[in-house]
Amino acid sequence: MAPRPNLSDIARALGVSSATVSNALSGKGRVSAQLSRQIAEKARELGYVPSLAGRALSTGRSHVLGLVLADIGHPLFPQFAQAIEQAATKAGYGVLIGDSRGDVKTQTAAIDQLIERGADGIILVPRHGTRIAEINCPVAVIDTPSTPGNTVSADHWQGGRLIGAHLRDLGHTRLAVIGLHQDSNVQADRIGGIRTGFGPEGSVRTLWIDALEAAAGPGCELGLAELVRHGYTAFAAVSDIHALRAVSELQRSGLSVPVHVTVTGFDDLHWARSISPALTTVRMDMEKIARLAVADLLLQIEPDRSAPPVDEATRPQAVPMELVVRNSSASPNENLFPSQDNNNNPDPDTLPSREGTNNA
Amino acid sequence: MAPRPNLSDIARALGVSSATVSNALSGKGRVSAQLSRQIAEKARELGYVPSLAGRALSTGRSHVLGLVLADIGHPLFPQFAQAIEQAATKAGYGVLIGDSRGDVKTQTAAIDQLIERGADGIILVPRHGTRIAEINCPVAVIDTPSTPGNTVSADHWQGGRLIGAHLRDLGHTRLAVIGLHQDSNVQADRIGGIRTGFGPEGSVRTLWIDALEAAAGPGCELGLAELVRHGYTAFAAVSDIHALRAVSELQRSGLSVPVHVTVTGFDDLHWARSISPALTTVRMDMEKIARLAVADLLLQIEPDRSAPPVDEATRPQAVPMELVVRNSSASPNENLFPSQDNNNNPDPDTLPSREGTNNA
DNA sequence: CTAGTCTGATTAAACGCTTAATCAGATTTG
DNA sequence: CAAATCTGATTAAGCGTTTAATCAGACTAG
Repeated sequence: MAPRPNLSDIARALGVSSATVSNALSGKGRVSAQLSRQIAEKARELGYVPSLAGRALSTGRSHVLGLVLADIGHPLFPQFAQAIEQAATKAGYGVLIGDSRGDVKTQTAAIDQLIERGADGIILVPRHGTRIAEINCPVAVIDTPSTPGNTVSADHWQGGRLIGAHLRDLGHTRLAVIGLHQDSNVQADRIGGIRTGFGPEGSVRTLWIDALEAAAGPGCELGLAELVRHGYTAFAAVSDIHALRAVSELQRSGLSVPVHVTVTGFDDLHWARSISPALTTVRMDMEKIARLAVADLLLQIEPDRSAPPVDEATRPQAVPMELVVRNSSASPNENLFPSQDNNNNPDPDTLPSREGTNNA
Repeated sequence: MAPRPNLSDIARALGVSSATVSNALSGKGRVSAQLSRQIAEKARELGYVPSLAGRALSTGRSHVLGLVLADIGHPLFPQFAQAIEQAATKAGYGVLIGDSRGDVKTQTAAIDQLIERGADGIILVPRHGTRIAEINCPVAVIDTPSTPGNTVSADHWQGGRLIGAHLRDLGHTRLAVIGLHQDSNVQADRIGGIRTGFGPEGSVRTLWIDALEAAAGPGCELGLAELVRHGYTAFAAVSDIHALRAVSELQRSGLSVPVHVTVTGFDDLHWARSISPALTTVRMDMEKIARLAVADLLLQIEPDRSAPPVDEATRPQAVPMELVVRNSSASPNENLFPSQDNNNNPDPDTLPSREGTNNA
């Protein structure tokens, strides 16, 4: 394969200096319109592609962003990666991935690695309870609004409120919230929101899977049927994963969702619409979050970027979540929506509100 | 923030030439052990980190690999990304992601983009039916062994055989395979394997979701209950996603899995163990695939890499898949394994074979 | 007509690293 | 003891780009 042509190749071919070529292509210096056109044409003809390495060395900017996730294995990661990649590409940046495998030390190592690789900035989705290390490079943190140092994120609290209000409006009065562990800002916000949205009249208790599993082993029963016997009619999980687990356990106990008991999730994972019953959940606006995170980073990296895509004043740190009502939630003790009305409506998501029809 | 020290900073501090420092740190030229130690120490003291940009410009290698996936949104992506990232990191390479959003043109664009960004090689997980574009840079293709140009991949055919044999051993004689569309090499291999493993005695038919949806709209019923009435006792989906859909549809029809009918999936997606019934499926060895893919790439990039991690002769193009028997499969017309034995055994995956107990 | 301004280009240095070529001095060899 | 070899370092060029400084010529202004 022929070595890629460089600036001087173009320059030589046209009998000009390479600086002129550089100026012409970047539109920076003073080059006559005529010559500029010739250069552009020659560049295309030779199949010129600028060397990012050369440019990086010269400018000190690599035009690469690092993406560090607490756990790449997280089922939400694809959405994240896709959204970030898209936003970054649009801004002319590449995305380098780093994986912290859930470990705090590894996370720092991953960040350092990305910096060494020349990342101009880092987008960090930290592990629960992780303090953001002091990094001497632009960082955008996507965690939850209540985390100090958070740059932008979904409004988990408001998402929780959505769920809580939805359940209250359906007529539930006793609610059990299912969380994984206590030291997660995201989960704390979600649960706080759920309680708030559910209102002071309702009775709410929280189950921590971690604690239960510590006692009874991983994958153990959560004792949900027992709670149902005690009058709990609704289970709000802080993640679709746990909601799925709850649904399975309840169904094994002979309880029907949503006829006997309501279950809701969080995140609208890929399969949430496919399971039976389709999961009522709450979704974040990944695209917007990614766009804002990247925009914030770019603002830090190149403060003189012509038109700041987002006005700093109006920029919301917390991106609202959206309630997605499906078939796993219904009013208690009513035989509405048995499982067969599932999946037949063309796109249930476009009608996010179903409470009215329930209470009518 | 202080500008990062470079080679000459170290050199100046020690009164030697920067070339010596370079040699000492890379262990290449001739440097006395004593000076070498001094340099290493000084480097640590100053917090020296080599500039990848400078090195890249000088050597022509960026030490970055590009990872292009047909669709980043695919639920298997996290596993891929994690495995590749790990293998690459171990070899001293970074991973730049590209997303082709399922589109062939976008895929080519994404590859070009990565090359321009200086990727030394590309790991490509192509979209079904995509012909691998002629790329003038090292590529490792992860698709399926029957694809020409495939570098390494799971042995989808063999995985299919495992499923087919499993179902036959359970005693099923009428099997419906559920695929998405015909022009996917991976699916074709999996289905071929299933048929082979199921044996010539059994009767097999294939359902194409794409075709059904083209007629009846997306998300439509697949008519599985009808097939059950015609004597089909087992459904083998080419992906856990479709298996999940099948399970839901069957359950809505009042059929119990696995009591009335058996369903199997493919890929062992994250949630496959959590749903009810836990899905019998087949899993690929991502780590090994990633390792082999990266190793192959490195061999292309730097042919003189000291000890080739994998012997070319013994290197298997097709990495065996592993059958994971869970609770969605059972012998037909036997009331074995009703749904409550789910999830109570600590780790059912460690006992991949359950046929014996069934037939006893 | 000369000094000043503008335009369109060139020169040259710099970014941080690698590496082939060179070199001085010490050591070995015939 | 002179010649060849070996050792441990230096010099200098080069990778491809950007950019400040410079410069020649054409034009404007006083």
